[in-house]
Amino acid sequence: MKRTSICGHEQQHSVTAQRAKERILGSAEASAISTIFRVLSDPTRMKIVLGLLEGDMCVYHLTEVCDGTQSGVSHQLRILRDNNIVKAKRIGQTVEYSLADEHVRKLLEISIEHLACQGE
Amino acid sequence: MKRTSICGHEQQHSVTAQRAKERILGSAEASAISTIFRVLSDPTRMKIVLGLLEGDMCVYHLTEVCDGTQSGVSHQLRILRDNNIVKAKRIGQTVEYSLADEHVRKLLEISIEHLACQGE
DNA sequence: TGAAGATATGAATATATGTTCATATCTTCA
DNA sequence: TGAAGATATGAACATATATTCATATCTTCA
Repeated sequence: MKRTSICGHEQQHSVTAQRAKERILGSAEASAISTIFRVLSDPTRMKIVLGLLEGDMCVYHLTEVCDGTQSGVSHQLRILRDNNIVKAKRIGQTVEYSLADEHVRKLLEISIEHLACQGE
Repeated sequence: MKRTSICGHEQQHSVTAQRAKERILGSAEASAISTIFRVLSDPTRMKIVLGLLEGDMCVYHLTEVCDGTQSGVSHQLRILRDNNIVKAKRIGQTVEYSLADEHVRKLLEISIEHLACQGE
């Protein structure tokens, strides 16, 4: 596709594209960030983190909150742990989970806001 | 799984779980939020929005920024549009894309911060 | 030590989804 | 009007992934 005709903002777009390419191409940033979003892209995992937004909980209660199976929730918790979204702390027989850091909390809050503004 | 033995925070966890269940079970919130994250969970789409973070661009330049194909990028743009992550504006033959709102920008910024803090 | 509770893991399967190829639509301009 | 540029769409295929079932690990307590 050879480009001759243009959109009237060609100059501006070219500059932007150049900047964007330098930042994005060859960098691992896009991949790393999209991974964070992929981890939070499953409804079960989202229920877990929304649940933890209310406070720390052990697996049994998280299973109730998700209306899921013990195995299913445990699998998803592993993915959340491996990606630094939640932290685990063993207390006797049970394991207490919590959100890893404030960024997770903020991501959720902003997403909720974004949803609320959809109709505008 | 009948629960008899507990973790020492049983009382607290029960209260939290109750609150979380009221908020999450039967609500469409978890599903809606996870959808936002799913849309941003693909590397190609992430390159597109990171590109648009630098400024508005038309499809041709976005294709360059992603190092992708015209068709592939167009398909992903459709998904981003359908989910209110980007906006499209036709200018003559070309279509100029931009981020839909400030929430998207914030989501990306916080994710980048989260990544930067990983090692701590 | 051994039984029971609580959580984690492995394998298998069914489903969702990104990419590609071919083609269609829409716009400009001669 | 028709040709060419720019973008969008549909179908097909290959891959990724959530869920389930069975089982393993780890902890407490009698």
